[in-house]
Amino acid sequence: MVRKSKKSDIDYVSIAQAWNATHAGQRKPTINDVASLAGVSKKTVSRVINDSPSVNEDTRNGIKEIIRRVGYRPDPQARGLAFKRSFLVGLIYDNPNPQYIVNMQQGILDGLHGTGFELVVHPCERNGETFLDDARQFIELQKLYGVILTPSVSEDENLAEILRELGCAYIRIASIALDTERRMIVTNDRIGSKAAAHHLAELGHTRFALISGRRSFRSTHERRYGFEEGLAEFGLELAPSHVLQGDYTFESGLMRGAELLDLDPLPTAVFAENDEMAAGVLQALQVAGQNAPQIMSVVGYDDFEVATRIWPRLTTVHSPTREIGKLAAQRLQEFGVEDNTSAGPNQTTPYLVERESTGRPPD
Amino acid sequence: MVRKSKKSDIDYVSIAQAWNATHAGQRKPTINDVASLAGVSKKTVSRVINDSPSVNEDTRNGIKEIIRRVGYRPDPQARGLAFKRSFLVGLIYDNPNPQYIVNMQQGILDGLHGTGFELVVHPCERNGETFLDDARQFIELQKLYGVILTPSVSEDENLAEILRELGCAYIRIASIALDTERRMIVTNDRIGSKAAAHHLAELGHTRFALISGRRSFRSTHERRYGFEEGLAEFGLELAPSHVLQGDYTFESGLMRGAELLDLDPLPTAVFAENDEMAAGVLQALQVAGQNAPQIMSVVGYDDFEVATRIWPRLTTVHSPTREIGKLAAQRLQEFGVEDNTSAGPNQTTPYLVERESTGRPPD
DNA sequence: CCCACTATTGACACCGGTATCATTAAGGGT
DNA sequence: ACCCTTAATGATACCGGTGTCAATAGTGGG
Repeated sequence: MVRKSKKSDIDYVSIAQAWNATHAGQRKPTINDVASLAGVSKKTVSRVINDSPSVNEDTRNGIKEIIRRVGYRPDPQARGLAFKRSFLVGLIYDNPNPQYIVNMQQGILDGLHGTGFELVVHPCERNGETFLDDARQFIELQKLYGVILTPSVSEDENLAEILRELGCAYIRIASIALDTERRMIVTNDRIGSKAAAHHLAELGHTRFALISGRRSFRSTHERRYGFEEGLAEFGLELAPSHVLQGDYTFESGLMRGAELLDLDPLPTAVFAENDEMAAGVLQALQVAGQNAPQIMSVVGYDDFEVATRIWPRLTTVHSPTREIGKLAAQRLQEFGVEDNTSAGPNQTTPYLVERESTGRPPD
Repeated sequence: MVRKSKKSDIDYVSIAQAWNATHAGQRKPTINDVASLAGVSKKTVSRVINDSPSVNEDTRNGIKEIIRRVGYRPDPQARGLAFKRSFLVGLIYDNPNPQYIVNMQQGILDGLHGTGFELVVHPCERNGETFLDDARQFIELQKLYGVILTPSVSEDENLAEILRELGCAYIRIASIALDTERRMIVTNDRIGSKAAAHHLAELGHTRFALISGRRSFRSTHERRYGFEEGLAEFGLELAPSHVLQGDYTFESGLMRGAELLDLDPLPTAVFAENDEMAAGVLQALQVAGQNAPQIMSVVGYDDFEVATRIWPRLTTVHSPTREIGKLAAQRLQEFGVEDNTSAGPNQTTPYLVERESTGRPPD
């Protein structure tokens, strides 16, 4: 198939240099400029841009050379218009924790870096009346290439249905599998809170309390199940009376934390379903003149920065948020490819980080 | 100028309803659909979309009615292509504090909500070799409508120059004015740290220490000047030996905090140039078995969440980050308008929030 | 009643890409 | 030498909007 082509004799480098000299910095080169410089039609240049097969090797190399020399970059807007799809990835979230969002966002950007995709952030209120309409409008109008969903919007079946209907690729990040494998990143919260339970059991604790998160979040239930499972493996259990309802905010941790001291029997260890609430519990103990872990051990979940800012520093379950974001971004890009057997992992494993907020129970 | 037009007799409502019935949910209506339904050219519809004058009132109302009924929304991509400008606003930042970024982002989204603009986030490393090239590429390729710059990238003159060269609207958020009025949001850090100094002076403190931020940030110097000015107004001063160099991270606060106890004379009050470092100082004191504010008072700057998570809670200077973001987004949109005398404020004023980390000096 | 003038509108090209389908040329088989 | 197949490429329409400029139709003045 070695077909000697006259094309290879053309000096693309000089051609490009000449162009640069003439048009230096005047305007961005377009596909037409590249095409006429290369002496081909714009369609052929388009084929090269899109790595389409059936372009002669010499032609392809020459065009690539010119593209490089004149610094041509296809206009995403024009491409998107013809493609009927933009090169934007949306992050739709309703999680109120800033730390979570920044980590997630950063991870997604890691995964998107150098691919030509840009990230558009879109917070929303899942309870709002216009939630679904707004989301649909956003996705449809921007013709998003793909969407990444974090809890708890990731748990919304109606939204997923809309995305499917619009033919928009999406990745749902959630504590358990809710969709087909390629569309999920599973964070396995149950494993994480089981580790928390094991840690406390191994320290010798026997009386536990739990501060739960917002009921509408899947993680709230997963974390509780995991914790209870973990205790059960040590023959221990969590008294229903010792489960206090929080809502993942610091303030709720503060309030429930104060109530902990009134429980009978007094728990020696508390598992708060996230760090914010755990920080609230610790502050409540401080305010009451008590110290963790002397009076009771406290474990959180997330391992966000707050865990190391407070004193005692928080023993907590680390979930690799940034890695999750990166994974999500990478997997999103595999949707275009037919051969997605090469897909990376779609699970992450949380693990316990021991700090000073846990210790042996008081005698 | 009341010119009775036959147009007003046309029943646009039924026309639109008929269309809906026929095409229900099949595809998004385009400008061509609207034009043919209204019996006008697409150019006239375009005029209506863009609030262009010289469209007959009846025609305009009829077209608007149809647009509403069929749920037409102009495609931002197509519009952008013709307009040679997208409807995307970029947020370029290198500030490593997640809390700052989320607040800022949220504020910008507040200001952008309902305007049809979307936010594209773009972190970067100002020290990186490719910083300027990357930024230019991003702005040029996406044909950004406007850009919002936060410290310290907002302080980069080269970047501002590129933006001007590309004809891209931008707003710089910084502690002092660095550009024309319409392009700045000034946060007046000097005022904030002056308030911190006054607070400590009024409590009776006389020996101070300062943990400074990263030298490359303008705020680092502004906050120090403000603090010193504030002290001077009370006839007090900050010994150069008591200025410790930090870098705005918690870890640096932790390290410098430990060194505070070795200073001679021992300071009775410390001003850390941000909350993260202040939290580090407080933790260092805790670790050393000392308590704030008994041994020394600590003041921070920013009033991020960490300030209330730690114990004692941090007295700090509140800067309205979210409002700043909103302001920036709003002002950015005034760039298109010729009459920008209506521009909102371009300054914000920080203020002190007293909590438990400050008190009277020890005897 | 004619004319310059203004308000309103549309035809057509264009923004910078991609899709479809036709066309051309080279290679293989007989 | 002839026909068929495949590789390579281009002509043209099209994506959904906007800009330019010409065309049309009332309006007020002389």
